Amino acid sequence: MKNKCVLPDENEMADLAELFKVFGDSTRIRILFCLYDEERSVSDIAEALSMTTSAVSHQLKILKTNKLIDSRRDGKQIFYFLADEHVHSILGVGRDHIEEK
Amino acid sequence: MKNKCVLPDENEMADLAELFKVFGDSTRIRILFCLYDEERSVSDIAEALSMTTSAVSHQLKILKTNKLIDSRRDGKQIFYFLADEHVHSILGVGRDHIEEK
DNA sequence: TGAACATTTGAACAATCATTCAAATCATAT
DNA sequence: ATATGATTTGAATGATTGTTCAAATGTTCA
Repeated sequence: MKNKCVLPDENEMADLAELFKVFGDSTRIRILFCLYDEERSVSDIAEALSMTTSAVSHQLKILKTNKLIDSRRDGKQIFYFLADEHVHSILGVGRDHIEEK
Repeated sequence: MKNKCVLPDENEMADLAELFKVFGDSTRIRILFCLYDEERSVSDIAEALSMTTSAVSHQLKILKTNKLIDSRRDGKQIFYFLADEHVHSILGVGRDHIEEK
């Protein structure tokens, strides 16, 4: 009978999908957890994750573009860190879902 | 100096990425919001989202495989609904992040 | 200025994925 | 059994995307 969903704004849903898409890659998830407690330079991340700095840099750019991380320069190095508490929250609620199955 | 990240288990991070990957598509997000308050049949969803039942069915399968939704049969129709509160939570925390920017 | 280190960039390749289309199930009722 | 409606399935196509590689940019120090 009733076949009309009360949906949020289409743009909001599109933005939401884009946000989760950023979290939907294991490399980016590993980078985020690498930055969970403290800031790190690109080469530090690359070494910790056994990846090239190039590959890490590409993903860092995506994370920064989407406001999940921010950065500061210190000499030759650039340190990255999680942007805000929302990132911790999203990672946390995701873990909850996985562990309870 | 210290270049070792304290990372969660690799499998857990991979699962987490897979979970967010499911949320990382606008069609699946729209379906989830369509099921936010009440269960719906495949053709209902298709009509509400202006999609073919085939395309919807393909995405419903992905959502169900990943335990985000569940279903029950009633005659010829199959009704789908959100699996548990975690889905609501994940959608909610995602919206919070978007709105505050 | 020039060398050395850290990071970024762009193009190319391979892999992944959502939609379409046609055909196949599944359930109900005649 | 057969017809109809509801849903699923599989292959094919087009688009998106993560990594690699080489080259470029940025920063510091001698």
